[in-house]
Amino acid sequence: MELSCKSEYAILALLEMATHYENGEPMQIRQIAMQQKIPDRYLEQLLASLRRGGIVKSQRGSKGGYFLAREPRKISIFDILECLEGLDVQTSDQDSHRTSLDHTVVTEIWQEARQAANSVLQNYSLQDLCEKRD
Amino acid sequence: MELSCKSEYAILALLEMATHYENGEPMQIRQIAMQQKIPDRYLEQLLASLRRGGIVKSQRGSKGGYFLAREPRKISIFDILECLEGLDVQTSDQDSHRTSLDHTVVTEIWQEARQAANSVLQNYSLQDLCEKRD
DNA sequence: AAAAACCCCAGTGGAGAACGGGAGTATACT
DNA sequence: AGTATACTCCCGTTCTCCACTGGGGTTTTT
Repeated sequence: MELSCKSEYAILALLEMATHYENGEPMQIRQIAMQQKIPDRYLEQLLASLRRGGIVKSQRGSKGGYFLAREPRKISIFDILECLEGLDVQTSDQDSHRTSLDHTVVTEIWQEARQAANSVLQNYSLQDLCEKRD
Repeated sequence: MELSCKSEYAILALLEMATHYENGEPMQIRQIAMQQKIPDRYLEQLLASLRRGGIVKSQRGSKGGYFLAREPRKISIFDILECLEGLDVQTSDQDSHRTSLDHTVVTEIWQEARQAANSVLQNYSLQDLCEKRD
């Protein structure tokens, strides 16, 4: 139930990129890391994940960097977490054989709770967070 | 956003205890562990936490074991998680000095999402889960 | 060609998950 | 009564995963 360090860093970084989204130029890892106080080598890995997940795009070489793959309004907080926290591992074969009824019930309740949280996170875009901040 | 192994074990164990709540006799760690397929040495530690949190009580010695401290209807899933996952560490001094606006906004959204999930979990008692199972 | 950025892979340190040994305590048996 | 037995209880140890670091290599601009 904790917001992982990983996810918080990612959201902060993307928030920074959303803020400078208008001018169209890519932002460098170090630049983001310094302003948001994030270890830059670690942020590098997170941005790589976000790139593979289609949240950001990258530009290599000098004057390169990262930029959002689409408008801040079209990136929800849920999208970000889903991309980073590994796609929810669906009930594997392993689960189905040890399916005690109890286990099933607990899982269902948890899914419901998570769905409630996800609904909230789906309704907030990077744009929304920027506006809320100002 | 994952249901920790820890919490799942605890809920399953308590569910087992709720099922046998009526006869009033304590249940042994091994008994619970075997039926719910939980590593018994680990369950021992979890039950210790639940005891300190006032969810269960224990009876030492032969014919001893654990039993619920109150009726299954009066124990919510939220109670269990709150007891195990460590009380929510309040915004420490550390946070307040690095309070970038961004950080604050992210935290607020997260709290809102968590609150949504907690509301769901507060509305389910052990009793409810037992009935849902049958 | 040199510089500035991204990119990939491999390692370190600490926290949580799981294990083991033995001490403390209550019941049961003789 | 006294000893064996069956439990909880407490301490430290191992193992695995995550946050983080480091050393290169690759691509683009100047």
